[in-house]
Amino acid sequence: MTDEDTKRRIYQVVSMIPPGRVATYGQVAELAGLSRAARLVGTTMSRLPKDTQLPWHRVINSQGRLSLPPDSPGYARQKDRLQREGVEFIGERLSLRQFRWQP
DNA sequence: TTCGTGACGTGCA
DNA sequence: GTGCACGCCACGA
Repeated sequence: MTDEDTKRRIYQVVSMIPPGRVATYGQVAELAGLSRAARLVGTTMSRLPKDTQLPWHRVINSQGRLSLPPDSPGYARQKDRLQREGVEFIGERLSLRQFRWQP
């Protein structure tokens, strides 16, 4: 597969995550057929165009935390969007057991 | 072409 | 809970 296909697969998986649910980078990687390339998913998210319609905010790390610098504008945006969808934060964390997307 | 750099994950101290 | 080493993979210098 080409790199472009890889990106498209990642986009497609992310677009399937329903509102109020979250998926981990590793989970997205696995569903996209890149089981051990969680890092690649993160890198791809960081390169998304600012006007993308992808629900990138529903992708977090395996510890139930956001993987952006806590003082960055993106961090606040992601947390706010998730809370508006009903995701409950406990401090800077959320319960993966409760909100993790299970296809 | 090789090397360093990440929105990561897992295992272990 | 925290930190570290490795493994993964695309990308730019």
